[in-house]
Amino acid sequence: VKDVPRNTTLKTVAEEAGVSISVVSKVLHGRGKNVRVGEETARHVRETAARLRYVPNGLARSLRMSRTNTVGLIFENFGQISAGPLFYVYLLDGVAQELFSRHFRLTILSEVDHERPLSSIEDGRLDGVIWCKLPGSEPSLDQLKQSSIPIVALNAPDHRVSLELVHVFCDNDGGAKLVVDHLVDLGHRRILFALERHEELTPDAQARLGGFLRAMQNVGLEVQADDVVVWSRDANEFNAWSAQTTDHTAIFAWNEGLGAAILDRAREQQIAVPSELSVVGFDSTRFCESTVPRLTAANQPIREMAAMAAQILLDQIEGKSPSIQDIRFACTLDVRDSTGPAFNRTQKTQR
Amino acid sequence: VKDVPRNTTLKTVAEEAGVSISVVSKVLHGRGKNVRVGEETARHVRETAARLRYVPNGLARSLRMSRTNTVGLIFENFGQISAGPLFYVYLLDGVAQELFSRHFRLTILSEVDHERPLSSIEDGRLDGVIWCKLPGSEPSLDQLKQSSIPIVALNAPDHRVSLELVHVFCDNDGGAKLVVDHLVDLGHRRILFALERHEELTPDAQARLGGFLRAMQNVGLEVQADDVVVWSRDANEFNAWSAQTTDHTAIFAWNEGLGAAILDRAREQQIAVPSELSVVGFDSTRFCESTVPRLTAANQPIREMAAMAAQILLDQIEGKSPSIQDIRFACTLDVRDSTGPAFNRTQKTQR
DNA sequence: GTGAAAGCGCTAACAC
DNA sequence: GTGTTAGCGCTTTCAC
Repeated sequence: VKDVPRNTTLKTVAEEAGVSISVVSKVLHGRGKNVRVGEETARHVRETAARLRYVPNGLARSLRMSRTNTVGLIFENFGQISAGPLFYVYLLDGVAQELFSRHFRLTILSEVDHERPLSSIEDGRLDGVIWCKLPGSEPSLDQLKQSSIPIVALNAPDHRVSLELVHVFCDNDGGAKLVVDHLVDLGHRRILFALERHEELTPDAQARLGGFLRAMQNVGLEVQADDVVVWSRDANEFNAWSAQTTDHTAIFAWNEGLGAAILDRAREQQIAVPSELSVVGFDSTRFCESTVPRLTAANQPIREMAAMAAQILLDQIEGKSPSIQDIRFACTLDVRDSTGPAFNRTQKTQR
Repeated sequence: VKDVPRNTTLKTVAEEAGVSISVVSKVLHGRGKNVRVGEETARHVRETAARLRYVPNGLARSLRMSRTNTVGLIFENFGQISAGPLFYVYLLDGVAQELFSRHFRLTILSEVDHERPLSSIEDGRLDGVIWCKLPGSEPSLDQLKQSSIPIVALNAPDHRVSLELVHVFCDNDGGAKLVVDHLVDLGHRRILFALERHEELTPDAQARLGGFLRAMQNVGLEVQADDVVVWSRDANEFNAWSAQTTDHTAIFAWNEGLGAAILDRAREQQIAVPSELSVVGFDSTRFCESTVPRLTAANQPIREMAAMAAQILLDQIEGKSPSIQDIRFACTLDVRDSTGPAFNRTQKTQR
């Protein structure tokens, strides 16, 4: 007993115009060569449709055509996007830019069933998916390869999985090398690499750690066990760490957020950056301009990377896939105010 | 002749399990009391479904149930989100937070046909819509009131439309008053109000201008014609403006983005803020912490507002609408480093 | 308990 | 040129 005035459908228009449903369909959305419809009829149909404020039902159409013109962005913990660093905002922007310019809609998925990832993806509502931070340790990754819609991963490829899934990522190795070389040039010899709890196993974090290790080796510096730590997001562990005697003169944080947190903690402890301690981050969005002091960081062109991921995905969806496999973007180094000459150890112990 | 291995559907599962489609449907998604299915059968069906990796088709289901569990966020010019102030990021965050916690999906619409707004909205793919910056001057606003799905506007209500559409907004008037009173307390008497080109007619901009005028009147200060300007996003007009002799000692920018741009231009012109000129903005996200100097601004709790808008919308969608009409949030003032005592005019002319 | 069948709104192949 | 029809995959009433 619902007297909700049913939306006007093709049928309504057809009846009102005194023609068949299929004619209306052809007139309104007809493509191809079999749209032979009388000039007169067509006008009349269009008129009635407009008068009735006819809006085609996208669900029905998509169901029929198996095409939704919607791309999903898998973005777990999206709810935090405004809190920390700007990295994910840039990423979102890049994806959106490309999608919208090609008239696709963007749906954000903030949760996936990691046991059965396809259940969130293959339900027909998406034409393709961009996955940020695709976990490399996923036990269910094989399933993804069998997805019926294309998937593009926007993070470093994990050697455990990699192939068969397109990855767009940055040269973490190169970026880490830029950082290490920069610090070494400044006279630093003992550098702490800081990972972030809950993120320490993500492919990019691991890749940066690997890059750090290789870069250190490359310049002939030995890395010891206590040169790598896993701290919480707000770097609370910094206090205890800085209290103990250590000859580290610089910290390389895995991303800009952690780098900024370290700057905050250092300030609280009245440790001057960069004169007493140098700090470097990774990503280098505008966020690094707002820290005190401004954070030196390796830059990955995430906006362009995200746009590229979207572009590859759309091309695949539209069938004109140039069979791109993986794409690696180069990193650069943005030197700001948080790095300086290595602090002389003798002075430091005086503190 | 497509040998694409059709997704497994209810039918597939039914055949494989040797039961009817409707039984499978009931077992897998059955709600209500008429789900009487044999214990044994149920287990068997569930088993086969799992084995076949069955994923229900969301489109078909939505089409049938007229329910998509997806909310649209109308957000024109989304592509710029990472560029300017953080206001829109906070907004997005607030909406997302509420939506995701209630297991709704978020679809971003970056373009609407302003002639026929409903065509983007009523196509069945959305259960409801949050509209940021709903233009009050929209000629087609009447149409919106006839929408078959609920709409919540996330901006100041325009007197030309207002009612019949739920609005969530901040007390622009009160915010403007806080700003003016703050400046007047500091001794400022002549204040410039700066609008932004292309945004000057948005309801919030107008409301702030109105608030500014009233607040000035309230403290007995006269506002002259050249006290209100419309500048471009990067405030290029500042240079010409500051070159001419004026006795303005403070600028009230309509939002944080323009406020920041003004700070940049002032710095270029070597005009010291706040000693020679005070600048205030509006919105007051973390963005204001990153300007030089840090920007004093009226704060609107946009994240909470956005979450509230989403909450109201979802309640409406789920039919438990407590018939809320409009909601106005209070503003506060975040005094930072861009405001100071009024600059003495005599000194200024010496510059 | 289980199954047949109608129908959500649309498209496209095929008759006429 | 126009109309009929068969689905797309699902839910739900109603027989049995």
